[in-house]
Amino acid sequence: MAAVTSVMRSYQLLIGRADALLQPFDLTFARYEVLMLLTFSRAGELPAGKIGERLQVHPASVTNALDRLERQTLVTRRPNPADGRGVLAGITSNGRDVSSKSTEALNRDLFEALPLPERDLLELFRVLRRLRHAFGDFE
Amino acid sequence: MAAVTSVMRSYQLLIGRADALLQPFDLTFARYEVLMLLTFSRAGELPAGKIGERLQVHPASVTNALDRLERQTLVTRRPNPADGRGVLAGITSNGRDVSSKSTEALNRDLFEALPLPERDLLELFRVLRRLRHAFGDFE
DNA sequence: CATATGTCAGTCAAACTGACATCA
DNA sequence: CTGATGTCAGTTGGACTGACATAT
Repeated sequence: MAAVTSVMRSYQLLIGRADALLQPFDLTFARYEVLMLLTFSRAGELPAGKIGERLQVHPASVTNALDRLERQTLVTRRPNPADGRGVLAGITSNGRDVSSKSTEALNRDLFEALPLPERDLLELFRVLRRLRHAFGDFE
Repeated sequence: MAAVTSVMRSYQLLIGRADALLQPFDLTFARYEVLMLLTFSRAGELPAGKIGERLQVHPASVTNALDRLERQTLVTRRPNPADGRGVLAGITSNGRDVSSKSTEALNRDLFEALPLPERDLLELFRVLRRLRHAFGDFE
């Protein structure tokens, strides 16, 4: 139970710091994740459904995130030529720019600012990966 | 970065499961935490401010949580005799009952259902404790 | 006096539900 | 036809801000 509680509290600390660092870019961590997904996709485009699947969020939440990102001119939407029902979300050059700069901020002031030895970070990742497997993540 | 992302995702999985298990009791994990704090306090009572401090939540969030818990007859409020400005939140017998039953559900279907060796859980707790220290938790 | 406590009204971003149009 | 996709309107719970009454 202490382990579970620790995850809860750690999340709050991390998300708080991350959102604070992303605020200058008018991003939340939720929208940042969408942006990163597009950044690292092949053509800089993904079907909306794929985004929800990867991030494990509700379709309506994807619509909402894309609405905001589109208004910020970080992302564009177009019909999926391969499936008339679907929508392709694509990152814009402005989106790539913001993605790169915000990632830099997170790297500098969060990820690499964690005063934990590499060994601990690896161990943390390893244990949490097992936990996520147990909950059917990675499927 | 993978470690941070892992914490985020793990949190979502854990909070999702916890909230689902608490739903029959008309509780969320946030309100469950308040109830647990009162359950384990000396006289079953705590000043509202202390609750916010321990759980690291905003005073207005404490007010909101207590409003709900009071409506559910799990908690009562009374003026703090030791400080006329303050409020003492106290757990009711109904509150103790719900606290005990919901804890049983969480223990059975979440905490003890984690298929992780004791060693991993301890390691997880240890690393996250260091992380929380780095963020000024425990102060 | 300044400071601390809790409440209130209102805002905000996120996540959801259910209904729906569209298309495979 | 059924089933999948994404959007929309509306709801919910939590966390916040700023103003405020009250008491230290």
